[in-house]
Amino acid sequence: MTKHTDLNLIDAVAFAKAMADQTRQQIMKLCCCTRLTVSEITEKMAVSQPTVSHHLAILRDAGLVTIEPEGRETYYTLNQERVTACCGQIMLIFAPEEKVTETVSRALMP
Amino acid sequence: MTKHTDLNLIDAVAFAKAMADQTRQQIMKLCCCTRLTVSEITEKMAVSQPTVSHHLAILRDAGLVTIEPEGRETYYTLNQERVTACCGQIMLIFAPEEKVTETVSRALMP
DNA sequence: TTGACAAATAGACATTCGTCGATATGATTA
DNA sequence: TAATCATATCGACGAATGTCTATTTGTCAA
Repeated sequence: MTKHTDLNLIDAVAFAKAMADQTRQQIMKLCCCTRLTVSEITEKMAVSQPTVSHHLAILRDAGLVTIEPEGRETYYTLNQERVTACCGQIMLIFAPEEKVTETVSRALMP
Repeated sequence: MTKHTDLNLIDAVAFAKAMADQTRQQIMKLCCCTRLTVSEITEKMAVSQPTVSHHLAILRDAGLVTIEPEGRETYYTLNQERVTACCGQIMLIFAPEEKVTETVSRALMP
């Protein structure tokens, strides 16, 4: 048996880990279709500013947010394209027999 | 501000938590398009049988596997439809502006 | 240049999580 | 019935995770 690491799985695991927290999903929802600073996000949440920064770093490492520093503020935006790419890959791996997966793969393939 | 819990997020968090482990994703991949017993899964993995049972219970609680007891064996199968439903919901919540999300929502809506 | 503000980092702490070996439960077979 | 096999559960342990306060870093304004 070939003993190689499954890169597809690794990506899917990293994506799932990044999304596996309610606070992070709240942050993702907040900056979904808009640009927000860390302060603005913190205002709308029930956790401290360092905690928000911590979660944003995790989302950044997973490629799930884009970052735009502007002066002393930093704007974060959810990377929707990345979300669809990861979900599409998960569907390809774990739901290859579903019709909708076929649809998605056709829509995502360039 | 309305202080209600977001049920969509809760489902999405539960799904992500269930998928946020490499061992579990390996198990999911193994029983993706086939029925496997706990023993058969354990043989193909590098962890102990109790660990496999533990992960199968987590996947079961998330609705990601179906269970068929037969005599003293138990067959597990990945629930591909559940995977697409969860991925579709995540795309609706976190990628509402992507074209592919529109496609998926149309394909998944009954 | 000094003071104020925004964000990131460090360190501490409690909780959750993944894993194991040992054991219990339940079903088949001799 | 007794022995065996398949699976689940228990209890323990170390590692990872989420949160906080305190502090640092970097930027703007008085």
